[in-house]
Amino acid sequence: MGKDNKVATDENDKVKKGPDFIRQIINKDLETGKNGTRVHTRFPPEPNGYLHIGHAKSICLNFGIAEDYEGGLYNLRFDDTNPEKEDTEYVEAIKEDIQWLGFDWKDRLFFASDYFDKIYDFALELVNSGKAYVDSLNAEEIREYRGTPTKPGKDSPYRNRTVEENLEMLENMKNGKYKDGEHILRAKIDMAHVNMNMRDPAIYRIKNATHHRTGDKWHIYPMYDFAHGYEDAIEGVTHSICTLEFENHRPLYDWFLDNVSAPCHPQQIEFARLNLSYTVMSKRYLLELVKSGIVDGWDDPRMPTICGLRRRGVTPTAVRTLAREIGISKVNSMIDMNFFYYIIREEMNETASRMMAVLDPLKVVITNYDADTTEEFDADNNPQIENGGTRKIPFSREIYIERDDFMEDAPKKFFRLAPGREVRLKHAYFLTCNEVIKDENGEVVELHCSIDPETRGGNSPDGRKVKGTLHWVSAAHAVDAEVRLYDNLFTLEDLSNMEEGKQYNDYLNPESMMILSNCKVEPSLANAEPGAPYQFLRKGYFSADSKHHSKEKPVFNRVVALKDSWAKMQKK
RNA sequence: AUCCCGAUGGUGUAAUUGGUAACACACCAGAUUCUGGUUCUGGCUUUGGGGGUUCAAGUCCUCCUCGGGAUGCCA
Repeated sequence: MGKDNKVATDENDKVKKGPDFIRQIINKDLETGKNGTRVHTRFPPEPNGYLHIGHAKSICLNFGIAEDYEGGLYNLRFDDTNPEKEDTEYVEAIKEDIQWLGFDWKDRLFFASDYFDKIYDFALELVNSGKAYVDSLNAEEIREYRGTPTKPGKDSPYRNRTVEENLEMLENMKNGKYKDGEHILRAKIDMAHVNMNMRDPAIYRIKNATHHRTGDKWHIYPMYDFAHGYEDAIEGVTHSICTLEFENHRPLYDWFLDNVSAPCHPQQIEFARLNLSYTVMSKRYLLELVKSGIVDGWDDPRMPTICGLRRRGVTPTAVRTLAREIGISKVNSMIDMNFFYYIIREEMNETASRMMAVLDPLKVVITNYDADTTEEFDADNNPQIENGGTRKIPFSREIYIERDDFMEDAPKKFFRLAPGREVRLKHAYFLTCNEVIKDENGEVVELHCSIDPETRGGNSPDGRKVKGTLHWVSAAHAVDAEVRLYDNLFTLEDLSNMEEGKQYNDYLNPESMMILSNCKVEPSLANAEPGAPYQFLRKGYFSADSKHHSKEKPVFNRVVALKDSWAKMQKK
């Protein structure tokens, strides 16, 4: 089966996708020798939040490109230019997430704050050449002076300060002689420029704040547009890949590089960020979900954060496969969450150990089976793997089956257990339901069934067939477990498309987490390690929860359900 | 409103860069199966609109329409 797959893949390779538009640019640069033979990228997170799957797309792109080219290099650089928002706590979390994804930046871990001196020198260059000035307008005035997209701005009255005066004031800004917002260093470009970003953008703002790495050394901090190109140039980055919203900033990126003695001029290239249906990617929403307690922290298994996915049981391979399969373009698009689920299933089908786990147990007493007997059956660990091996599973008089595998008034198309009907207990016997026991409320509490001893192992000597095969677990041997079923966090596919007057939390999915605390599972599952993939037969892929699972009290997260064509049929 | 970017099926991405639209998902139908899983077979649907260049246009030009971004001392 796996072999057939390989052949098909090889055939597909002949018609495989061409390089994406960014790799095409790089190929061309390599041909023309623009950067010699170098390909050098970077991922520049701001340490002010946790990484999510959208970042993963960017990481896979940036780092993946460098890996694709011989001699290619990639940097991890923390863009820590705003001390008020950033914290070293995030630095470690981000590093851990990127490592988990399988990338190794080796000795190329950098911090923008390490370049503060060099960046300041670039500012001095601009001041000295008359291309930057200290403005003393306040924030509101600056906004007014900027004009609008249709109306040109006007020059600040401070625009023509002398180089000497600018130099002196900048020095004072740097040394903390002023209060926050009192002055600001601006580039002198063009207050009437059609691109608002070019209307004398801010270079340094005064922030008398303690930086998580430079402490109190600085009282001014560089703006993103001003600093970013220099950070890239200092590191010798060749291709500076960022998301679409920076497209309008590219002229500025280039301007800052062109007007000082930068060591090189990296090329900024923009691509469309990832949107996934039924979830949110914005830092603000994610933070609110955590702070309001709607989710159980950044690593809640419903969160699209890397740590959330990890805790849920999603593998790094699945994330990287997704990043590769969705491609890369400049079109804003929405990836169907089901596509991600498909990728996860495809991988786990190959890797997950099959296990018996009954999530909603219904007791079955096998009336013709001896109460003191226990026998063992061989069960496949993974039928997808040729020599996947088997394990022993115990069988006894009382077992549990899934409650919805029984139906009292079953339609013809229902292939599972019903009064008088025969099914197969996976790996064990054919089973017929003889009697339904109910409580005073009429609820089914127990089934009395009988097995056909001739069908031991799961096949009948007379060749008769059964339509359904059920998973089960021996009551005497089962371990109690908690299982958490997850679904999309939101009921709205595209959260940027909310009805008027509605908030994102009006669309929270009340069934995003269903905790089943009365599950019965195979004994060996108590020893499960978080991250190890399991398939609970006929139910889905699961993984032990890294936060709550213990041998004494097993807790499993559902990564993704199995396809269920019976459920689909019922919906119709 | 002005500027920038974009537009290929239900979704995402391709198309040897001007050579006659493909791959995957989804969906539908059937087969196989000790998981209603997997696998297999078949089906479905596509170049936003108008003009132009050309033997030939998804690709080039032009106008229009629609969508996204830009009016932080955030990144």
